[in-house]
Amino acid sequence: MRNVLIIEDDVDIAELITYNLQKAGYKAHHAENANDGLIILGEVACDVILLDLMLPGLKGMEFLKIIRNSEEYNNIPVIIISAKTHEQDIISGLNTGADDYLPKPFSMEMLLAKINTILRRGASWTGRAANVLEYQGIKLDDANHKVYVQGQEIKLTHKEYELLRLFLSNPDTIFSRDRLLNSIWGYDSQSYTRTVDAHVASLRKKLLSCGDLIVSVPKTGYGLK
Amino acid sequence: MRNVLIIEDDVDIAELITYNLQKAGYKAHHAENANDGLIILGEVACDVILLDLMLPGLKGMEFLKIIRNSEEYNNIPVIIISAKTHEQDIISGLNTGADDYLPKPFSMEMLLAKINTILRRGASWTGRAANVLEYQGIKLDDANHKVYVQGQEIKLTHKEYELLRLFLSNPDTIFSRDRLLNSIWGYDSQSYTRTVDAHVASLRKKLLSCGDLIVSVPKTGYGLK
DNA sequence: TAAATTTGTAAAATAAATGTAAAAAAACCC
DNA sequence: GGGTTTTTTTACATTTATTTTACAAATTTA
Repeated sequence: MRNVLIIEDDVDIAELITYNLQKAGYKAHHAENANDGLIILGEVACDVILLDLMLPGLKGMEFLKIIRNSEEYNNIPVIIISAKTHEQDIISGLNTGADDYLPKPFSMEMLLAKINTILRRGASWTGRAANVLEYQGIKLDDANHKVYVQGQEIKLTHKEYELLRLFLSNPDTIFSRDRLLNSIWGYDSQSYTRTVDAHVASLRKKLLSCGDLIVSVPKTGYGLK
Repeated sequence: MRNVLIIEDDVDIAELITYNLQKAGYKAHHAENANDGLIILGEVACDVILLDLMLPGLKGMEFLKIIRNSEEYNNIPVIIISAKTHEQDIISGLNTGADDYLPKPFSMEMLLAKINTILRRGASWTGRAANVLEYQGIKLDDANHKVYVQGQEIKLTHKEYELLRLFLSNPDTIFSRDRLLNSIWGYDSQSYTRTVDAHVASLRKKLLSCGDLIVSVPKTGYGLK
């Protein structure tokens, strides 16, 4: 499941976007200002950012500059959504590092087309959405959707694959079960289930000798050692 | 120096673009129709394509589909420049595989901002076409539009042929149903159908013993083993 | 250390995706 | 227009994946 961060102070618009993104199979995260956006970025591995320019506090363009100067986040595509529709606004947004610019008002169809277009390209970019993730003896080739352990290909189910990809993308992070349910399952609630545990267990088993690179931190969650 | 291919039948516009691109440090190549565009692509390693939609002969959208289905050119970003400015035109252009859409008339500043934005995202790639694709026991002769399995010719329908060609051109890639619908059918939406499955099924059957070289990756798509 | 809680594990139950064949619709071709 | 082929849809069978359950093992807490 792809994560989309929406930074937009107008709650109605954000909700409308959220609703439509969910319908299209994305997981939406909403921040009402740029600072909250940065916090979410630290918590969720986002694939695209939708950025409103006129925000309370830290302005959209400032946020964009921060992102683009950040080692960690500079590869995340940003689509500006803004009521500023003058040509100069668009050009300056693009030149500051946005990947696209969507003038308000816009249709959901158009928004989805732009998000899809950008994510389609995303596969060939570097960085967070890297093609090949490697960690110890584990190799995950995202373009070809293949996983190797010590050079040997292994077969994973979709959920196992997404789990592993998330872990490999953030090798230093311990993910709470809630957060995993959020990022991968798209669940909102913190309903208690053993689903995550079951999937981690079968992922571990399939990773053979590398299985115990996935550690459980009691009362906290799972992550890579 | 970056190479930009302009496919545009209006010579005045093409010259204006060429002049401005040169001033900005690009090398511009101009084709007045899509067929000439393909020829230039074979000669020059292009980094971006500017594509007018209303062309004499082979239409812009057809050209775009060819590019996107081609092994050697499918990574080249395409910016559509067109007088068709309806929302539906833009959406369908993006969904067919364009990276951006610039309605005419546009300023040179805007064009340059869009080109720069797209090139910032990483390098394109060039290669050489193969007329005959081979994989395990399957041979596809594109020039003569014939397919052989273990030396024996088999008859495929058009859609089956296109599917097979796409798979053979990218033997390591798993294609999502969406992407196949996009590339081969030219469909816009992620509307749920079983069309792809049905065609893959009949393709498999016709490939006889080689049929199960086409694997399904659940929740992901189809590709070659 | 004992009780309570959390995690590991395997298997059963449920849900979802894919395979398949055939009917319906659309496109093609004299 | 009528017959043919191709494409799409449908319905159902089969396979595969996911979630839940139950209990064992480990860990934390008091």
